[in-house]
Amino acid sequence: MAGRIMHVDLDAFFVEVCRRRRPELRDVPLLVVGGRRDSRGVVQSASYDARRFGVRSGMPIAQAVRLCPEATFVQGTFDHYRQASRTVRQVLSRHAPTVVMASLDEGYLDFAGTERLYPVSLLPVAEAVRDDIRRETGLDCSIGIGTSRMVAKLASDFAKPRGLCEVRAGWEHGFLAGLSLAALPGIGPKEAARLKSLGLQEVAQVQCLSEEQLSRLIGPSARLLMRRARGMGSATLRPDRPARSVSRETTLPRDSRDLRQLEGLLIRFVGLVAADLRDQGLVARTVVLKLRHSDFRTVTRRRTLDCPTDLDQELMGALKQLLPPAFQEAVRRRQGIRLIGASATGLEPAAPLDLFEPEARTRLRALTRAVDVVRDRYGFDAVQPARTLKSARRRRS
DNA sequence: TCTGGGGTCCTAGGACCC
DNA sequence: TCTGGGGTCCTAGGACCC
Repeated sequence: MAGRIMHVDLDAFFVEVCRRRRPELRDVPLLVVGGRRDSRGVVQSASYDARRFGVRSGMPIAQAVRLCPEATFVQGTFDHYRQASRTVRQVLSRHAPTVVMASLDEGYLDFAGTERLYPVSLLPVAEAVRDDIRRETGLDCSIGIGTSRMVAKLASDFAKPRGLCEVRAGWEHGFLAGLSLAALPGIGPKEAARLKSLGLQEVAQVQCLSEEQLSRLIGPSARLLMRRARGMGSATLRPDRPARSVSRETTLPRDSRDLRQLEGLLIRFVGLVAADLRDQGLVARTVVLKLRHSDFRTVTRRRTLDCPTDLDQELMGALKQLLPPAFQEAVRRRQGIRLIGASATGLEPAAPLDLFEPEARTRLRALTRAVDVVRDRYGFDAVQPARTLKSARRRRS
């Protein structure tokens, strides 16, 4: 039995959410979301009018400014995106038994088992989904329908913007034949360039080869590419799994050579990461420090703990040992620090209660709970370690 | 020209154990 | 003195996605 998957993709999501929230942007055709003109960021999303100037998501803001100087540049609000995304998810859940959000602005619906309800086509359902989303959020979307996740996704790409596209069982081969290999999910710039250097650019070329021929040409990745080119892929949706990692990172407005400033930032990030872990009922076995040097070289240093934890102090303890040597490495290379981040990985569910826990740790846990209560009420920054307070005051003066 | 922030998954080498 | 093979865990880096 072929799968029946629908992929719903919001059009210019970040731009349109900003428009709904800020009426003064409603009639600004050239709108770029991601950061102000002088920011060190990249474009998150550009209005369709701005895209005509060549502005694309992922492009440095500075480059977008040069391509489209007339555009208005704004920094969006993550919370607004999250709220809009939640509403969309609710709409989707009314139409299909299984819904999986792949990110804030796209979701998959699984219609397995609805063959009697919709024997031939899912297009009428797609129309209803599109209308409901439009009515309840004011946002437009594109919808693809296919026998696997991948085909549904490619169909919605094909339908953009504001379109519907259904690829029925048996049509996959023909639909995919018209695409370039770079359009396939999982084929990024590197792999696309490698394939091109071997003479492969179109899906149709791969479809003509046997797996053995392809394998001789491109090596061990042949099997996967062959499956993709034929539209084979997971035909059912796995429900959302718990997070595999939690992280916070930032690119500094200016490169830093100040170890104490970096440590202050790290303390704040660890606080946010640990709060996330507690919120999700998880503990982390491993912490990772991430630094990016001025020349964009990125290094990570990690440490696995004896005992998994969700406590700021225990995570920070490990990071405090990792930071100085990693910082010195940058100094030796005569580089400043451009980006710093902390992440927790090796996650597992928090154990309910440890009767043999050392008393000091029990006290730490109680203190942490008290801090969480205050922060729930007054915001994360209502409670701050003295270290970060001091550096905040220094920054202000 | 200057490259975000949140993730996932994969690879490869080394330590260690049996 | 020279030396196996498999499994697991850990670390570091990188490709990729939105």
